[in-house]
Amino acid sequence: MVTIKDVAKKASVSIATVSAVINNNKFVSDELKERVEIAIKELKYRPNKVARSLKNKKTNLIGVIVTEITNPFYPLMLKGVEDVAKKNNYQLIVCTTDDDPQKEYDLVQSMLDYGIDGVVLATIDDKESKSVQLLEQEEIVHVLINRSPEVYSDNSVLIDSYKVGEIATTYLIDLEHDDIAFIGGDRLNSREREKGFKNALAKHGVELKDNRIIKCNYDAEKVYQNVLQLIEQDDMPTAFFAASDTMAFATIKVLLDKGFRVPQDISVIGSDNISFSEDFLIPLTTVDAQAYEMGRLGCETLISLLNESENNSYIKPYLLEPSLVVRKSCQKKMEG
Amino acid sequence: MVTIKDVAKKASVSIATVSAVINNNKFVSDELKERVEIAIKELKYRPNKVARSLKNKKTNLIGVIVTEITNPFYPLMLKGVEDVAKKNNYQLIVCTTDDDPQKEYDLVQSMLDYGIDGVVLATIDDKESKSVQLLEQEEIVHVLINRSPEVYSDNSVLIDSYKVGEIATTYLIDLEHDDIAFIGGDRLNSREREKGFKNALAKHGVELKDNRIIKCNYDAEKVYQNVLQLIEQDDMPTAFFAASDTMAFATIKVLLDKGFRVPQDISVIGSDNISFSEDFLIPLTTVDAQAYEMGRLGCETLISLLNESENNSYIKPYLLEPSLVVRKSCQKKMEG
DNA sequence: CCCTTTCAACTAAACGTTTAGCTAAACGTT
DNA sequence: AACGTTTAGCTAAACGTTTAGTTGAAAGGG
Repeated sequence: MVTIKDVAKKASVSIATVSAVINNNKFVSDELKERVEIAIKELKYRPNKVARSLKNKKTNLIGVIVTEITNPFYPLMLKGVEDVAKKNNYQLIVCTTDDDPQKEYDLVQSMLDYGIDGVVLATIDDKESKSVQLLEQEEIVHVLINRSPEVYSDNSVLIDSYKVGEIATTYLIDLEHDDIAFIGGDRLNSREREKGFKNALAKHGVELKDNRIIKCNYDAEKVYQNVLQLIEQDDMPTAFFAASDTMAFATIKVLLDKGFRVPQDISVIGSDNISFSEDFLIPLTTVDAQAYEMGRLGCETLISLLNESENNSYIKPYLLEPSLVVRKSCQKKMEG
Repeated sequence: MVTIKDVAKKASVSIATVSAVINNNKFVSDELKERVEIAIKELKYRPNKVARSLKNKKTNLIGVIVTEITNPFYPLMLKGVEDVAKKNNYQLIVCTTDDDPQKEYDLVQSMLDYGIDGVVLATIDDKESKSVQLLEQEEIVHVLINRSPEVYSDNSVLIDSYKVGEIATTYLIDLEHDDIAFIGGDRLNSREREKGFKNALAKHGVELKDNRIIKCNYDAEKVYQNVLQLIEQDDMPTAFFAASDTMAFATIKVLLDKGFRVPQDISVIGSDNISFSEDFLIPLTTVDAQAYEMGRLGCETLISLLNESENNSYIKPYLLEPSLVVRKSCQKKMEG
């Protein structure tokens, strides 16, 4: 390995001078500067980031923690994070939690050990997230995207899930549906979508039948079972609103399996707009949750926080606007 | 930040003793060991990996370079890599190249700067890859997965793409198709699939018509245009074999758009078996290219290479077996 | 011509570890 | 009792940087 020492020797200058040239942060005469630059080239010297990190307490590493990587929603978000990280000369340490708070906590710990400069957390939304507490107490710059603990609001980039619920539900109501079921989970994003759903129903005077709130926690198998149960009881709503596209997929699959036509017999609207909903068996009507944009903005605010350093700064939470994406899984309610 | 010094002071021992306790690599009397452990707990000390890396020249960081992250093939591979990395206490630095050799080279350089211990490269297959050369010359342990430069064979985990071509084509021939088109690109994986395709045709005495090799380089738009051209010339094969699922998707979409039925009028088989092919508009029949397994095995061999350290060792290339996945995009050729 | 100021370039300490090599206590042998 | 051997635990150097503080030559002022 060629070190700064070798360069210094070759250029017949001191280590400090080489450092000054590399970092361009002190005046160095043209003559020496040139000698140093030549030496660097000839030796193919590249500064050792590990040593530099040790001295500077800055690794230029950003930790990114996502729930899953096989659900296309997250890769899209990751892409957003990566694009801005790359532009700012950060590298990403990426890992997944499978939505397990303990794993998440351990990962945050591990990242701290690696000396990451900041972290983009796209995962848990527990009432009081241990991970977030840890980050706070260790004073590690962080921004939460997609989800956040209920109490937490600073430095986060979220989708306005309440509005997602409203938009989807209102769309269904506009299509004259009057018996709509909600398929969701426990997480904040889902709870908010549920609130938006209920509110839109109330606002338009649409009744919410008894067993129309179905909690499946993003588990496709559960969705399948729950909808199947409805089918077997012969108690079907005319439309479903799912709090995620993957749950909408699962819903459509049971319906199709059991001989219903989507959207002719039953409409289904999702939310998220993952890349694949466009090409799903039935192209999915859904509400776009801006995964890429959350990643992009999330990383951007992280980096601006990182740059202000001591400013101890607060950036107001972003709440992104969802938007309706009409495709083919919904249609006007049939007569009778 | 609490350092090893603080622990040493608190436990009234030397730094060296604390280090010995942490690393458990020297005998320390039970008494001192306990004192040290208590101090560590009370101070919540965690060793600084950056410092450790500097001394040890080992970061416990693995670089992973993939082409894209929004194509579900790669996340699946990543998942394989991550699962074994996690188990072995490595963290992953992940980035994407968009299939640009220059970007890839720069990324490899960057990762070297970060001191990664090894890299899993899942990307380019140039005749002579600068990136691979760089890794070789810097003596960084690396394994190539999914693709490799033509000349390169060591330490790689590849899918047997020739066989992919054979399997897909033979399946189509078994369905009595006698005019089959191939949709592919320039990359080795595609070239091998093409060879397998041609060989299977020859072996079964099926004629290959003139304009039946369509090069689209994984670009959905190009696929669309090329197939469209065929349609407009009214010169249609009875089946398509695409060298990737995404190209198969694009093919199916034009066909559907132009009023063909898949598979009733025309059969399409893909290759890769990305997660979504199962739920595509027409559930895609395809040949599984074992993305997860390549990632898993790739990382596993990387880590075993890392552990042997000085052994300068060579691990024979893995060539994974592809397997046919029958779904709904192919059927027996219609009479006439 | 001497004294002060300026500043390019240098020396050395520091970042938080690991580890080679040393010290001295404890023990066994004769 | 004297000596050698063993070894628990220590000291200090090293990893490759950055940077505070120092040096000394040149420039400027009186």
